Amino acid sequence: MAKLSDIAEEVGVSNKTVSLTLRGIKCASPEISRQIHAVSDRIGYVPSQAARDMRKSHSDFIGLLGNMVATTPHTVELIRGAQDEALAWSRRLLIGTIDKDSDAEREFLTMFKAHRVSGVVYATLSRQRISHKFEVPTENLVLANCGFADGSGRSILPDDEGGGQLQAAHLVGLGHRHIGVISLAASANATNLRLSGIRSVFAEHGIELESRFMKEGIEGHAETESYIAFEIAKEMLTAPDRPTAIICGNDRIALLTFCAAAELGLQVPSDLSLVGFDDFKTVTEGLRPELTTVKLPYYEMGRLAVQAVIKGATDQILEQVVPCELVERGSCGPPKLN
Amino acid sequence: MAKLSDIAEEVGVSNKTVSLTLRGIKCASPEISRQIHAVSDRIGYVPSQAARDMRKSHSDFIGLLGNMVATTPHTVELIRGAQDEALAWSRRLLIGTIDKDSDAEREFLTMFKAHRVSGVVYATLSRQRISHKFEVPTENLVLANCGFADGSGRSILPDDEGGGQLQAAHLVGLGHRHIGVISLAASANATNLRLSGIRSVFAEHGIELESRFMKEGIEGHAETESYIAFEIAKEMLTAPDRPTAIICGNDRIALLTFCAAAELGLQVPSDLSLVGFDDFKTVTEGLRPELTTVKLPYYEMGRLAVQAVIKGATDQILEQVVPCELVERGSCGPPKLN
DNA sequence: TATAATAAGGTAAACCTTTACCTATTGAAC
DNA sequence: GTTCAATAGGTAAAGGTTTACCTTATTATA
Repeated sequence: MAKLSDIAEEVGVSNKTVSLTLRGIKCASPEISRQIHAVSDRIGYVPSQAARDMRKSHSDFIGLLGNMVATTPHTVELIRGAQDEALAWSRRLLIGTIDKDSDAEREFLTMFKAHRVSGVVYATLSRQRISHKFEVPTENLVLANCGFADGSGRSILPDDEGGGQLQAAHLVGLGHRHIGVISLAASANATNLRLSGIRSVFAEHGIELESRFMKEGIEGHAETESYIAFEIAKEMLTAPDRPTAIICGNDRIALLTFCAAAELGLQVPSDLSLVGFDDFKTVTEGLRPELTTVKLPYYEMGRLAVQAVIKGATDQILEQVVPCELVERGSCGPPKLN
Repeated sequence: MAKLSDIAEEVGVSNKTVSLTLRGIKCASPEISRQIHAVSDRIGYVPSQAARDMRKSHSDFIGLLGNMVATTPHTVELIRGAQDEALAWSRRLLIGTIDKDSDAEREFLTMFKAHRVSGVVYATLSRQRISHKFEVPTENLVLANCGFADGSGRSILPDDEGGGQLQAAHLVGLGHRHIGVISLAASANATNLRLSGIRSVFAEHGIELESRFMKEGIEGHAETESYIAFEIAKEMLTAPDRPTAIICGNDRIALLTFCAAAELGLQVPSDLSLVGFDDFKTVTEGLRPELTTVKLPYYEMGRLAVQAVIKGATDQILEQVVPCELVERGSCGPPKLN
């Protein structure tokens, strides 16, 4: 493979001149400079990253370790955000994805260390508290969508409470006063935050949240979780004095609720308004009517996590909260007047 | 950062002895060996990959360039497959994702080259023919889910024709004789292949595919594509002598068809059987009843693409076809007897 | 005109690991 | 007692880039 000294030799200058010139640092006469570029282009020279990294004793890599289930596209959003930010700072991303807390985690962290990464982003797909310690000591670590249970470390977290507020405020704004909630599993970290957001909006408008209209749509958790939202929704929608709108813990719950409504002959949004969470496009844009939802800022979290790694631990901000965004589509409307 | 010679110095041996010992090559006496490991563990030594790569003049990296839309989880499946295979061969993956054929492609390929990757996998999310040439010459290139328009190069492709056969055979096996098709856009490469699979099964059983029950569910393509399956399905399902089952070009079309059926008061599967394509879990497992579909082998394609890169261009196989798999869930049943 | 500053370039070490090629000692086989 | 082979280890170069520190020639300034 072509190397720097090949060019130096052909043009008849020193390595230094070639090195500086190719990096755009003025150093040679216009004529020499032209020749260097010409030869470089002709032989398709690309400097060896290994040699560069070695010389500098560190690399431009940032490690991205994703503990990610392969059933949602959010992973890709987060990676894209991280990548875009990394590229903007001329950094590269070293990506590892793992399924569980297996050996793979240690292996990837060791690999990151071997590459002398300047920092590591550890991302999880669902908001969680991490209690295990990393086996490989990792400096300049930023957690995305998760945080250490003891509150230490730097984290980028979505504003789940604000997201809940958005869901509730949208429905309240349309005139709904009788609203049901089918949430994520109570064990999920996001659940209480969102609920608290919903409650704060309800309280502001004097709306009561009846416990019979506030259920979990998921049973068990992590490995064993299963969706029961379909049955829950049918129950809720056949109850006397049923809600005119339902706030869902995620888009999948919304989809199941949609199915339940369809089976009961209820039209969305005229008979029932539905608001989801996640903005999982295949569902939100795949339904008819399309689903109004609150978008989780995965792209932004990826971006900010990398940014935090690059800026280093100098800033005092330990926890950065990223706002969610309401995406209005067709699944919400004013309640029918009885 | 700790280096090899730190250990050598402390134990009082040469670099060579440490290097070989840590790599598990017998070379030192048991006592020396023990000491080396002890010191290494204590200081948390991890060899510099840059120095290794430089010494060997090539890296263990394989580049994975994904031209991937961030709306499906298949990307992650493909990456996981690629990663698992890479790890099994002690290779690492250098991942880049791009949205369009932009500058990013050139940048990533240059980066791959800078890292002296041993090969590159170029993956697209929907099966396509690539006509553009890569600006950065890339040796040992394997295409996943795509192929060069001129038939050159090595490719890993899904068996779309076989997938179409699986869809059709399943419905025919259940007794359906009156089957509709809502396909992908005709411009998509997979469309004709799947259709040809469907036709071959139909022909075998003397089933006619009426053109009024064979429509595209997507209009336009790539950037401008939009789903019209909802309207198409409603039309098809309200036509006289409507089909008892519909074969869908993907799970999203199946979802829209499901919505259309629901709106018309048709129950799945008793009134209408539905088979999708992709196995997009949030849809297939999110619907009630769950969706029977044909699973695209993204994990396997990722695995095989990396395997092909590792094995090098020695084998004569230019195009490797990976079978699809029927995943039976609840959306298909025998046709109602009229 | 002498001096300082700038431009245009060179030299060689450093970054860390691996490995080809040695040396020395021990034990066994003849 | 010599020779061979194996064991345990060392030495130093190579791999490609960057950069601190020089040198020389040219131009500008006092």
